[in-house]
Amino acid sequence: MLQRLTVHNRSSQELRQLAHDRRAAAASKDGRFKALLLQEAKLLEYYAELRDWMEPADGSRPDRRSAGDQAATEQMHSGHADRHPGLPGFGLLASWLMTRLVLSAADRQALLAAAAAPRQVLKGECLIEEGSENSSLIILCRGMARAIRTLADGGQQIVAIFVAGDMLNAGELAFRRSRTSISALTSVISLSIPLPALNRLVDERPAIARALWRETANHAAIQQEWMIGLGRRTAQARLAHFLCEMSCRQQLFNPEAGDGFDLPLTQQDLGDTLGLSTVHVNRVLQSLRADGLIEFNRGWLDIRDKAGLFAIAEFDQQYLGGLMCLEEEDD
Amino acid sequence: MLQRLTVHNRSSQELRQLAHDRRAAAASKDGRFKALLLQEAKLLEYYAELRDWMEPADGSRPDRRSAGDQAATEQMHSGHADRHPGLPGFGLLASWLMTRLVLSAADRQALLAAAAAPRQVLKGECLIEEGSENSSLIILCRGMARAIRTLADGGQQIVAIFVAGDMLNAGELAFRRSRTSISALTSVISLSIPLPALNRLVDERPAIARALWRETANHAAIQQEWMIGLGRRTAQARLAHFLCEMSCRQQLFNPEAGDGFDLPLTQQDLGDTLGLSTVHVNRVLQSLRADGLIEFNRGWLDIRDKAGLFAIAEFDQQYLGGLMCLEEEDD
DNA sequence: CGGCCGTTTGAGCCACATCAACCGGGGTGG
DNA sequence: CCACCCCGGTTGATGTGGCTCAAACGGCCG
Repeated sequence: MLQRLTVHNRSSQELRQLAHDRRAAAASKDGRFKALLLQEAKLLEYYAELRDWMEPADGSRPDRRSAGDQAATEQMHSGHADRHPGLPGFGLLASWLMTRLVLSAADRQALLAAAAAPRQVLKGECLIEEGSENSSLIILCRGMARAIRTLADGGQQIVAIFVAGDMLNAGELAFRRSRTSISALTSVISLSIPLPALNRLVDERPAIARALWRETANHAAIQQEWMIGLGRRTAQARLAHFLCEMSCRQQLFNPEAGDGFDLPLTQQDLGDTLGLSTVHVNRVLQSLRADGLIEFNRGWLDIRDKAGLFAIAEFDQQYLGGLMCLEEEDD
Repeated sequence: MLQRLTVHNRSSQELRQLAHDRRAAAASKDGRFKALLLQEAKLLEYYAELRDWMEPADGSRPDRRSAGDQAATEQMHSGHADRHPGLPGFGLLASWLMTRLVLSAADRQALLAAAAAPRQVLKGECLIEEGSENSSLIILCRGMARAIRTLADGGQQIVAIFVAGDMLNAGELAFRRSRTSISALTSVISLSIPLPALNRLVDERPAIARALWRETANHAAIQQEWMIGLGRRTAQARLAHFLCEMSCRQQLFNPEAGDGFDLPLTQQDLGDTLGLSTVHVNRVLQSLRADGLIEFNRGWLDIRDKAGLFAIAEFDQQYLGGLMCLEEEDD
């Protein structure tokens, strides 16, 4: 906790040193305290990595490339990344910003430079409270989160699930106060960009304004698909569609991943997402399982028959990862 | 039809003259042909009005004012407007652009100057086809429209209802092709801004980029509310909520209006919006009527007990007409 | 070991869908 | 001018997908 106050003056070297100290200290402790120290170390290392990406482009990175995809995949494996095997590093996020949000190196760097220190939020804790004032844009770097609305009668509706790379509140920023509360589904690392800085960026860099617009539009497209499910699809199709969507989004961010992935949702959560009762979710899940389409156990989803699942979901992934026409690909 | 080819070179005077000619011609005809000529006249007059608003600000209009609302109401009654009593004129749209989208006079003028000639679309006809390429931003100047998605089994889901002042596809522009088809619920006048021009505007005028973002976010907020209804609200509450929303949106655009307004939706439409069957919509409608909350006949909705309706809908209008923090109201 | 959380299973019920018919008005064509 | 028809609204009967309530189960953590 203490170091959070001073951390933003440090260079990436110093940060890595601090992380190293934490790890050393952890060695002599054990139990909860050890875990805490290790977590701090991880966060510090993450921050160090971010620091490197914030510095002005040094030309050694193949930043300005027309075929975004390829550049992204290459970058991902070069230079800074992969300090934490198994956990995608910051490079993944950086390339994501470029391909999905179509930011140039300079724009991306400007965006990251405006960010405050990354924050870790533990599983189950709140990133944004319903009704709180919007004071910064929040980008999810790692982990998953959900946006929830609670009704008077105690009913809950999950209105969005966020994966790494998503902006949690690009749309909410149009309002003074947040309309949903957003909590972490896993332990999460987030980056926040204070509103004044963001406003400046939007004024000076059209690409960033476009990125925010685009992100809001993407979110709206997903919401629309959910609406259609809630309104007109049967419980089976609805659930299947949702699972397809999550699978695709996961793969969009990290193309490495196979057909199985982390889906840290309880059946309760699924019910609140799909407008179903927990009990019914259970039964539908079982029927999908029985048909050999999926396997779903303690937060890990395995898609056994992708084609089959897509079929009963009538899933068409066009609406994700929009190939867009906001850009200057014309004339 | 013929004049559409030449119309964009004409001054507002000439346009008014043309409209006058049409009316004169109409006098000697009758039946369908007369109606057609009168419609053309109306459109030409509308265009003339738009022309006036496109010209560089002449200083005589109280354009830069902090208290947006009041400026808007005043403007509405001065100068150009009110050529068509009963039908709100173009001034209403212009002021709407300023208050809701927070555009300065210069920005608004730039936006309007980029627009093509306004187009009239008849009731029931299509403004945007599902799957068509997005080639321009479309603003609804007058009338109402709905966005619809059709599923494989023939089921329909209405995913948005647009009222005057809304941008029909601010969000869709993030994708190459439109995901919904949008058709006119009433006879409609629309303004479209070609994508190349729009891209230029976004690059040069941050306020316009912000406006598009804001509009997309507003739309998303409405969608979210629908989602909650579809997922967790009872049929009564869902319908009531929808009616409240439409009432508020109507009043936001035209504060004159009372508690009754045009709602050109069939019960079929309501069903497709709310995820209910036509039959059930009918019954719920009757129960609301029986409770003295509303009156709804041939496309005209009268809210008899606003408080009561709001109550059973758990309606909170915050999410409309967002008071926003994207702006420079801070330091 | 005991409590807790998430899952599973069963029984009964209700909100809403579906099917089918009838009604009433306004536009169309003869 | 009337006969007709089509569309939207209304009504009733019947079916069902998904909800609710209740209880048991299994793994995990203290």
